Amino acid sequence: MALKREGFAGASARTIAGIGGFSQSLIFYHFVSVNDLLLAALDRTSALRMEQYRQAVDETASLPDLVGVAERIFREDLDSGHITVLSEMIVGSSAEKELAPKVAARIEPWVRFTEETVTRILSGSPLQAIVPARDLAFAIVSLYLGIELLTHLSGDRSRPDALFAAASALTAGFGQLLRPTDARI
Amino acid sequence: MALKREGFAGASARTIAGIGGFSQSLIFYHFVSVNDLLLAALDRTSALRMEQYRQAVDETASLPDLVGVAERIFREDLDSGHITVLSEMIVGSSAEKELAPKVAARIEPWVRFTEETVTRILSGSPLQAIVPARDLAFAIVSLYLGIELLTHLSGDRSRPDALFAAASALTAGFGQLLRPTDARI
Amino acid sequence: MALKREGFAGASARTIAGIGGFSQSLIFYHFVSVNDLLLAALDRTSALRMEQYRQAVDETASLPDLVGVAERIFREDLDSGHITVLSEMIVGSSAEKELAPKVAARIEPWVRFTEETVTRILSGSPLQAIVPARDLAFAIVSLYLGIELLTHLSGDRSRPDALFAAASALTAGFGQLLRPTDARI
Amino acid sequence: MALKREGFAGASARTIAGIGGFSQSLIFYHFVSVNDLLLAALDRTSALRMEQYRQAVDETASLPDLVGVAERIFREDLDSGHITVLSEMIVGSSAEKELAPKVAARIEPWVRFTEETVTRILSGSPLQAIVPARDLAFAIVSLYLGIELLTHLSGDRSRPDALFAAASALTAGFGQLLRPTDARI
DNA sequence: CATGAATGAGGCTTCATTCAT
DNA sequence: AATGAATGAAGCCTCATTCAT
Repeated sequence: MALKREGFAGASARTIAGIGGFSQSLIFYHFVSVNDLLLAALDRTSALRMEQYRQAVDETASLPDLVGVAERIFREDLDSGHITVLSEMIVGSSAEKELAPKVAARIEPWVRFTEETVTRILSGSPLQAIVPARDLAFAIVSLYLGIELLTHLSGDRSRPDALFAAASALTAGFGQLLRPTDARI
Repeated sequence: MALKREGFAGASARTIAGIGGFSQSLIFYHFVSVNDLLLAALDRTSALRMEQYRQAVDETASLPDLVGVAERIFREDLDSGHITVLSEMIVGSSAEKELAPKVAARIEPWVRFTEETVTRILSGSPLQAIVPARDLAFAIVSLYLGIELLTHLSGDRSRPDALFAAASALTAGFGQLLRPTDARI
Repeated sequence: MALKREGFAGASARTIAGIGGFSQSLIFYHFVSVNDLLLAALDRTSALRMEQYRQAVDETASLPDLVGVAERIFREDLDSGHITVLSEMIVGSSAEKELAPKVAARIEPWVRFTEETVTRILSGSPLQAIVPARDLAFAIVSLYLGIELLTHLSGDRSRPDALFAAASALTAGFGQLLRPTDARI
Repeated sequence: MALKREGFAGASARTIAGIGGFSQSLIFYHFVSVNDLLLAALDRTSALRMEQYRQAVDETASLPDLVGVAERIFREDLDSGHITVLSEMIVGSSAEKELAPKVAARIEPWVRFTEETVTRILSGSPLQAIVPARDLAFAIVSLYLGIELLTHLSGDRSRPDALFAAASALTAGFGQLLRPTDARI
């Protein structure tokens, strides 16, 4: 397989083939189109990342823990370029309409995963009653995507760092509101 | 001037000139490059949107009000394609490195504007003490961008609708925590 | 064998193999080149068609009969795409010089067959004295090819229909000039 | 303008640009697509040929004359490649469906022109009563196309030569049937 | 016998930009 | 001040064919 480099960003058949050192035609031999190659690459990295996310998140019990894990994961994603690939395909979809539903379908698992996690962590908390896990998940994924995009753009990592720090403080401070193991019981 | 249509998205010199009904060369005559034309267009719509945002937000006194205004503005942006233009340039920046700082600079005013608004609205509230307005502003802009992107992608507006509804409920419920005019003190 | 579908027209190795459900390489394994495969397919359908033509024409005794048979055969050819294949190879030959003589050789039997038939039908008629059967045969094959091409192009079958009707009328009207069993002599 | 060479046959953007000594892009600058370039070239040569045909045919009064003119014109067409271009586009249309109606429309004038000429020449003859000029015209154009194709394929000009000779003999022999200046008047 | 993988050449088309006028 | 013409580079994709297995 040839998608080990994922070095793309301005991914074109020529560029990819150039990096990989093989003929452009090979792309169309294995994947019908460049878009399909990109989608396949997205599937690959997504599967990988999902596995890693799941492991990291499974060890998590509280909201502050979760924020900590999210911060670590965020950094890894930023470095690995995983989200870059994704966000490029999201925006690329606006040019190629037929790509949109396929990319959208590939984001869905992330929203579901986030929803499950949120449900588990907030289970029993008062917040759960006010904000549906589904909406919270959508917000979190959107936020994550937006942060990546803006951080990648400006190259300034101090902002997400500060934001995660603030989130830590917030979740620590409001802990009693969110945790189900409240003293009230 | 010819940038009244802003109909771009797959904006190329040819397309833009075609829509505007003038020669492609004119673009390079007035704006040195296509990127510069795009940046100029972004400046134009941004100035317009900023003015409208400011008016809408100025009439706002509480957080729930703000959420309502944000929802309305979000819908307008989605329809007008303003954010689409912006997000395309953000992602386009990853291909053309020299574009990145210029686009980043154009997002800055929005972060600042959001920070000012957040500062005003949260002034005196306990939340203000925990989460710096600057970080909150960055989060809000990121979130806004992410929501736009995902909504534009899936075409499903029910999700942001639900999210704004949840935000309304949340801000209403936690109102006393956020409002500075707290009698308890 | 796999050339039962002859569904080609934009026949490429990939397409043919795709339709047949086998590997592209098989084509080059069995037939040295795509052109040879095409020629082989042409041979196959030609042999089939020739047999059918022969049977249909053998039952024919007069020129009006022959016109009727020709009309039926024409419709079948148009529907089956047999002539389409042939005409594509004829034109394809102009791009690949080495193909030309091979295709030309495959048209020869049709001219000969037509010549034999014409000779038989016109035998003894005054027309035979004026127009050599060989030339008439060439004209008929050319005409047939041209009609197929134009009809296939426009998709309008009313024209060949009208033409065959006119040919019927003509052969009926001039019957006595063409029939050898003319008592007047 | 750049279509003076018409040197194409296996006409591709690369080939054409190569022959013309200019960039491929120029083709798409002036003509939207290769097909359009081909259609434009066809229009050009067709207009030229039509003019020449018209002049040659206008001087013609009888059917034998017409056959003579047709023979001369046929040779010129064969040499100039005009019909080659046309026939290639006819067959090319079977691969690109959207091309078909455009090519068909460009053949129409030839059928009409032939019909007019046939009508004029046969006016008052008994043949006119039996075979509609329209059908005869369609047959003549088809025949002409077929002959060109087969002659171009085999490279053997003796066949069309013999055919035209036979046609001369036929029209001379059956002259009294076809000429309106019949003794009956 | 058969095939999956690979490829160079070529196909059409769009792009941002330059340049002469 | 403006533009029509031109272009090199790049984009995606298909083709007939080869080759190792």
